[in-house]
Amino acid sequence: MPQTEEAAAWFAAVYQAVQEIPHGRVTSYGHIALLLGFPERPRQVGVCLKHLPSAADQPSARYNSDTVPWQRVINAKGAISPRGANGAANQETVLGQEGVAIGRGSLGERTVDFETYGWFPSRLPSREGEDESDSE
DNA sequence: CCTATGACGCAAT
DNA sequence: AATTGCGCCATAG
Repeated sequence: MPQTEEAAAWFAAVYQAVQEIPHGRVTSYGHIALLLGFPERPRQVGVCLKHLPSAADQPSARYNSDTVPWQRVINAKGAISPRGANGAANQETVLGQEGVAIGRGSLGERTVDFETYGWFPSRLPSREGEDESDSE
C-alpha cells in the first residue's frame, strides 16, 4: 500500500480513472496518465495496477480487482504487457470474458485491436465540464 | 541511505 | 525494424 498521502492520492486517481473504461473496451497506461494530467508517468499507472489488491484478499477494500477493471488497461502497442506469463494469460482470460478478442503478435504477445476496442477520450467523461478555471 | 527494477512510452539512434 | 536512453517514482533489497 502507498506510504505517503501523495502516493495514496495518485493511486486513488488512477483507480478511479480506470473505472471509467467502459465494459468491453480497452485503453493504455499512457492514456490513463494523460487523463490525469501526468503524461510522463504511464509507468506509475502500471505500479498502481501492480499493487491493486485482489478481491479475495481484500473483499471490502474500496479498490480491488473486483471494483477496478484492471484488465482493460494494456500498453500503447496494443498488447497485454508481458510482465509474467501467468499474469498476461490471466488478463487475456478476464478480458476475453467481456467480449474482447485477443490476438497474437509475432512474438506471442497477446494483442487487442484499438480500432475495434480502444477507448481514448481526451478527458474523463465525469470531469469533462468540471474545469472552468481555465482562464486563458 | 543508496541502488536496482519495473503491468510504460516516446524520441533518437 | 530493433535498441537504447531517459523521465517517473513506488518498492524491494
